[in-house]
Amino acid sequence: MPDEEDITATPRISDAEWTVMKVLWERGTSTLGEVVRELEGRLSWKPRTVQSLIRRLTEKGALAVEAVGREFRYTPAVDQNHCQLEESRSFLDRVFNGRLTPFVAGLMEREEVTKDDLAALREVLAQAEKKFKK
Amino acid sequence: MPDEEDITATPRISDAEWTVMKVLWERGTSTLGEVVRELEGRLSWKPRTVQSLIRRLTEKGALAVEAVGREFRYTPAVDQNHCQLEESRSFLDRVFNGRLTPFVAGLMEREEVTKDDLAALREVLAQAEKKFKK
DNA sequence: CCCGTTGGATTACATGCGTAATCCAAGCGT
DNA sequence: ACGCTTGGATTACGCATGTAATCCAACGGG
Repeated sequence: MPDEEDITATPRISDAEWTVMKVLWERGTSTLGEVVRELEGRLSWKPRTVQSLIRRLTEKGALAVEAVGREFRYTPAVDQNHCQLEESRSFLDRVFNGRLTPFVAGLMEREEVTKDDLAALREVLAQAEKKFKK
Repeated sequence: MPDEEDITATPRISDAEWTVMKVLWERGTSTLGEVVRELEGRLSWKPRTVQSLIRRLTEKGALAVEAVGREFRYTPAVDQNHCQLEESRSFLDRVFNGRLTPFVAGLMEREEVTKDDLAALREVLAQAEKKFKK
């Protein structure tokens, strides 16, 4: 069958859509109303706006829909880590020619990193180095 | 004087525009032709495309123009580090709720980081920690 | 001196995105 | 039974973006 979808590719998720996806990834699955209520206060999006974003995400295949009564429940159909990794790569390429170190160094110079961050980073760094040893 | 430009704000730079800005930041200043020749081979942009991007960057104030003979020389009018920092913040907010560590950890898990990266990271980490001590 | 090339100015044009409004139907509360 | 609320489907609409094409003027080579 020609023209098959590439399973490994994740759809492009826009800024506003990320906001919605993060809610869905956190909650696992939700109705429109649940997402709306989760976001209100933080944002001043009208319910129709949230619905538009959810619809677009569904069209791109980022959300799966399941009818429950006369509503729908929306569930992430793409893996959060995978999407994050794709965004990370494209961001690093675009802004830092793919180099991680200047990015981190830049943040540190500007004091954008807390002491806790440093400790956590030291930890993941140690983990990664262990993997290299093996 | 009302409605003055905010010196500290950097204009929003799109994906394609980043490609152009990186050339200009590297070269310091260039004519259209120089940018076009720098990019050809890497990309298959037509000269008019590059010109459009340069024009938009000029309009947003990211490039300064100086007439030289009948041509123009374009020079970055915004600081690269500053732009990178803004992009970094907005990326981290959007994708990782502003948290640096999950971002780095994610890349490491996927083996996206080389041994050299690890060494360099260890170095910037040490620098940052020294700053906290002081 | 004429032509091809180069670059500025103007215009194009489909998509994507942010941000909804409208219209409509089904439940819910009273 | 009737209106209010909610949610789906459809439509809107301006701005940004990617990617140029057109038109025109000056320069540089032969």
